[in-house]
Amino acid sequence: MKIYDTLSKKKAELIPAQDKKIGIYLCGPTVYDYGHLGHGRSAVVFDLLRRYLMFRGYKVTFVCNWTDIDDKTIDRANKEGIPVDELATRFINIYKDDFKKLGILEPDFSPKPTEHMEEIVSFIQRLFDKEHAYTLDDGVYFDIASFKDYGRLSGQRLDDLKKGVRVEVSDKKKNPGDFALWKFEKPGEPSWPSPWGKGRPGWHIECSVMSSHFLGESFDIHCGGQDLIFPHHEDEIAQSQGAGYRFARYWMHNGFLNIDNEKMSKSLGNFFTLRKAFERFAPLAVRFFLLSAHYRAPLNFSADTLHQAEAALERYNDFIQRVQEVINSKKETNKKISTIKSRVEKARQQFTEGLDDDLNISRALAAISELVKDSNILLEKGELSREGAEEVMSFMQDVDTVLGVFTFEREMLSEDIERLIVERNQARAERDFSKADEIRDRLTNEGIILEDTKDGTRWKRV
RNA sequence: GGCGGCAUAGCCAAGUGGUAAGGCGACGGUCUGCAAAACCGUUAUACGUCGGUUCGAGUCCGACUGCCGCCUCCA
Repeated sequence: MKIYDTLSKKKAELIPAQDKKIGIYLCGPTVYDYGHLGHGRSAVVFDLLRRYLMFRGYKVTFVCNWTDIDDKTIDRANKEGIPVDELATRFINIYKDDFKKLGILEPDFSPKPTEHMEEIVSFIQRLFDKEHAYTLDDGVYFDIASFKDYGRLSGQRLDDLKKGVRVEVSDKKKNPGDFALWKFEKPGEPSWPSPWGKGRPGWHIECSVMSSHFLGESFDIHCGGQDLIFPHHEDEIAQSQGAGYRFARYWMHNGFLNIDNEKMSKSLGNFFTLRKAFERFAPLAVRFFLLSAHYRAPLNFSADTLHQAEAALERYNDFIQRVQEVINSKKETNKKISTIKSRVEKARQQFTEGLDDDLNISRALAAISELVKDSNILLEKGELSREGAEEVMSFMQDVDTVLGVFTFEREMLSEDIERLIVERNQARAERDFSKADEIRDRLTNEGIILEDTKDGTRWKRV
């Protein structure tokens, strides 16, 4: 499999440090507010990566943190007059719930910086020992000039950074790009002890510490949103490599979710929370939407693009239902020789080739679409045998271990509704179409769509 | 100002130098009591613009235009 590595700026063959074992660290959200579709995209896209690697037979260890202590969680907690940890716990639970609805597999580890304080402190001590850290009156800082590779990930040069950064009057930092490792306690803020004084960690240090804690001093893939490349990931590299670790071997970054072609973000105020999205669209349709564009490309959110995703997904689910009907059918299976088995193999190959190429989802989905179309033709002619249907179904199930968007289990209808369907079919048999249409309209209003086929009436919920 | 990305039909979107996948939508048709679903057909002489390399370019090179992102918290 090839992936695009932000550090080398090219597609590279993914070669794990240990055969068939892959460690992934994803920078998770700061938990001070509801998650929006942009957070959803990052989570979904790297869930796809994880699931695909598992599909390819790798043993994946997936770590995704919650940032539970920083300026934003503190501000928000103060505003609400509650302790920071209470606020964080509340939003972690909300995120977990949203992510579950999106079909995101739970990470193997979901660490929080507040639970790794001793390690954070000793990591900073190590940076002092290696002469990368210095103390000012408000905290401990990393000296970026002491790390020769600073700027390599983001393509920023130290000189340019100096020009770009607005220097605050009272700033005593050696270099404007120097960043806080440890911030000394201010009134009303939670704090932890350290050799330099009570305080709390800077933002970047947590990821350096927790990734190495769970995955080791060198691990395979570090992921996150493109906005984290600078300064967050640049600073993580400086800390971890400054501490003498090899750190991440590959870097992957997802593109933004846009709204009206602008980045969706809290600071711009144009965000759409996941909760709000779920009120209008089924969570799995939202997942499919977030999945349907290449992970590095910008993805524009609109009612239209989401409806397109919804319609495409519905076509797959309808198809799965029809295939299931053939499998369940008591009728004599058609003995006609079908080439469906080799057709499924071709689709499987195209699906894999697509995703092997830096998660080219469009090619993978095209492979499924083409198989669906070819199978529909056989279904139409009644030439899909039960064995053929089972082949197709197992393909759909396999690809869904990666995509996680299809619906295989059907809910049961209430007896009332079932009785209405029987009643309507009686009316149809008696050619009382006005009564039949009346019942159909009534069910449509309840969200049940009926489809009449040769073998009876099929229903689905919208 | 520095760094980076993107420009393919009404919309979303793939595309390894050899002549434009797939999906959504629309229109026409088959099927249906009517629908729905499915299928068939139509829907880009054309890939932001202008040059160049080549037998041949959406695909490589250069210039230009437009949009977006990072450089400050942000997935």
